[in-house]
Amino acid sequence: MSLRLYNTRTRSVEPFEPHEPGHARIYVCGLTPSAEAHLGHARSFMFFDVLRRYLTHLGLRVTYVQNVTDIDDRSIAAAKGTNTPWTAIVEGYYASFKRSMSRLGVLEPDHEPRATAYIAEIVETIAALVERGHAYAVEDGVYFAVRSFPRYGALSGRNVEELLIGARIAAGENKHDPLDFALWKIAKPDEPSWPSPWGAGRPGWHIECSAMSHALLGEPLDIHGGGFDLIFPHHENEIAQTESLVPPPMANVWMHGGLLQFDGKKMSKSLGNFEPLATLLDRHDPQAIRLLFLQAGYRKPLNFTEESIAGATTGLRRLQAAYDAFRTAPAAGSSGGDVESFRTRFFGALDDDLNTSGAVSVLFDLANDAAQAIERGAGSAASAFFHEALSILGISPSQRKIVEVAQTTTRTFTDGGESLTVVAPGDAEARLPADTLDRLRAAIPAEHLHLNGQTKADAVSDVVKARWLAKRRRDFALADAMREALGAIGVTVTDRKGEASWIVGA
RNA sequence: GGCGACGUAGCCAAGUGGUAAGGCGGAGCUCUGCAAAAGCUCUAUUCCCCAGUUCGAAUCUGGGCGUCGCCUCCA
Repeated sequence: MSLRLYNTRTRSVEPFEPHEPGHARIYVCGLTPSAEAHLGHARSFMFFDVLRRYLTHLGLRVTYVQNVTDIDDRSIAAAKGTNTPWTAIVEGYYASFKRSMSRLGVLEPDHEPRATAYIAEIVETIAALVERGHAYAVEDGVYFAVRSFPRYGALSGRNVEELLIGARIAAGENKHDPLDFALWKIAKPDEPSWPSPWGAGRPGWHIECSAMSHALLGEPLDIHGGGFDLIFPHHENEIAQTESLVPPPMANVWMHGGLLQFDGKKMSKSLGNFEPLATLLDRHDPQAIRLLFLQAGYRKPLNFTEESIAGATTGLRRLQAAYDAFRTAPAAGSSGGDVESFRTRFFGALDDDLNTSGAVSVLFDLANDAAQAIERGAGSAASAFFHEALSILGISPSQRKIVEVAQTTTRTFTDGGESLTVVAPGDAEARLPADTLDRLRAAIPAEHLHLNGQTKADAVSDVVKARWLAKRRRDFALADAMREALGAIGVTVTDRKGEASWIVGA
């Protein structure tokens, strides 16, 4: 296999070889739905989506597990003081997250295990750790004894002595060592709980991943992934738990996606400084967000700004236009040879630790060469390549177009044997200003204004039709005046042969 | 304080020893009455600074400056 991936565990790029030939087993740390998902989550899961798609493209069977930590301190805190049960809060946020992932074209995981559905496995794992002397039960719960695991800190490059500085035991915790972390937390009154040999309680953060990855995939995992911020302590603790029970390594390759910044600032749950993903996706084309993320290296931090998403939106349109041109190119000619060099570069980039930025640049190169490629008869070869490449990247150029078409209304006018189709946005009526009719009447001479439609949107289409007639008379001064009048109420008109479309806004 | 990442054009960004991908923006031209779209062309003698290694460095080494992240919940 020619794919090479960066491995956090070894800090180097290595050839990827699945433990079980032909089958890649991936575990990615998913969401803790105690708040709305944000764009940083989107970046992370979108990257692993591309990884999945590429491994599949390479002919591997991929089993992709992405857990849901559906019980933790935050979700309990979120429910406190409300009449809503914590489960409803968690499921609400998770459903919202799933909707957003779907809009972003992220494939569904093969398994999305919830921690609360694996309490038995979690308890069993903790019991085994206690039995082997890696964990101990005290009054408030069960803790993992970090000192019992000599390799602690290997993944994140820390050592126990340094970690000790600044570490402290919080009030109410009875752990023996400040570095120890909770495997099981005994429930306080009114807290959700499950029975266990140590008392009713809930799992600590980290243990659910050890238990569920073991149950669903076993060790070693081929790839264990998550965001950069999970390296410590989450993944370090997972390793300590799992490798205290099974032979190392827990995972052959550890992959971590770079964090997203929003207008130069870090996003985090504690700061609460982010726009929910769901509303952000209303303002921006999910496909453009995908392209934006793919144009940067997955391991590097990326700063999201209005300017950068605007640029990606424009770039996406160009890729779409090129793909459309290839698809509709005459089938004649079979010169697909020169597309091969683009293919080679594209897959070479992906093989190099998923260099999607380099891969995307190849598509732009081919798009820039579209006119000539079609002339050389390479249109269908280029179309096939584009289709293949875009599906690996998870970009579906046709998707938006279909949505747009579904949301438009058309009216056709005929005059002297010629016809004009006026394409208008489906939501135009609501978006047009209230005084649309008055302003059109004021701006356009009455003899040219025949408003037959019943609605504001119909009236605009009537003006577009009148403008078409004026153009055919070569009365450009009038035609331009009409476009100006439309512009004044926020309508932009675009002429094509036999068709004119208008939208509200730019 | 400890650990780590990064610093490439107006903005975003790839490239980690062989002479600066790509996107956005900008400029000019072609084509359309104009506009939009499309097409053509141009847009970093240079990669934070200084020193060094080398025939050769954005890429390696050392020093400096700056930005950010982790060390506490986080994708």
